[in-house]
Amino acid sequence: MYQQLLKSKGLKSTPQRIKVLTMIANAGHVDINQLSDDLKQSGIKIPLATLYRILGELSSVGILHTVALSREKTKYEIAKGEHTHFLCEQCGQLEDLQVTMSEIVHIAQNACLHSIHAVSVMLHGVCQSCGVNPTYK
Amino acid sequence: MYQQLLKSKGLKSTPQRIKVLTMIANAGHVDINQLSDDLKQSGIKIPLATLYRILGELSSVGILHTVALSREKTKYEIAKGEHTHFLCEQCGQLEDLQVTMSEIVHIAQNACLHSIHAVSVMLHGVCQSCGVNPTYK
DNA sequence: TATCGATTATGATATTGTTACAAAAATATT
DNA sequence: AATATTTTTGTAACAATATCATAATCGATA
Repeated sequence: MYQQLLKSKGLKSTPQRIKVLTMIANAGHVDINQLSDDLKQSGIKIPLATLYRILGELSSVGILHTVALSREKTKYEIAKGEHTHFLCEQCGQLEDLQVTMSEIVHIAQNACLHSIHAVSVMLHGVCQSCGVNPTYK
Repeated sequence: MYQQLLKSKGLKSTPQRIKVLTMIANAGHVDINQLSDDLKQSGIKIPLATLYRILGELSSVGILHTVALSREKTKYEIAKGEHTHFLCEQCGQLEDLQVTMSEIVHIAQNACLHSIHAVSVMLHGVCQSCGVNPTYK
């Protein structure tokens, strides 16, 4: 449960935090507005100011992971093992792909003398469902 | 010159656009505020509203490339060949690395059925100068 | 399980970031 | 040089995020 996780990071377990985590886990990737809407839909009203703080806290202790995007608002996901993201240029959906990146790090490590701690890979393209059934805008 | 480039994208060549492009080319990577400051420093005052529009336009026609970051504001660079970015966790500096990514695409293409158009890779770590001369905050 | 200090949530407000719009200016074409 | 079109500008609207005092909640302790 999330209570353990929060505690292990020195954060108290509050219903708001738990609900936020559960919501994000369900949704996969959400921005703060979708999250707020989802919560409302479930009859839970957490003020935006609180959401901002919660998301900030959970991110800074590493429970959440943020995905910064150019067009859309940054999305939040439960921090899990390293993986790459696929962003569909048409429908905007963000999807996880299980691609190992150790090779990338290895290659990159040969191209510089900095010490590399993490990689994030974002793929852009058209997802299968948009390709088959294009959303002509 | 940038005039040609702008024209080829159907955009008129204006002093503001040229100056913005020149500034970004000098700086490598800048966010809108640094850019605005740099311009002021050079005695050029372009209102923020105009900068926002210019950056948007130049990005959407592909002359500029945006790098969305979690903590800092998104940075702009002159669009060049595909390369990866290294972000230093200590000093926040963004650096280009010449690492080919065709292999990554290839690997990823096996992990999904979506059609992939582009990749962006962001490496996180501690740059050499911070490693040698750490900025203990 | 009742108490209490410390943490967190809330709501209102302030601050900051971004966009929209009408008018003036500049551009490139003839 | 004249003109239609695009662009810039400044202001004002709008949206996103942060701050703050207060109230509520948590969880450790007795």
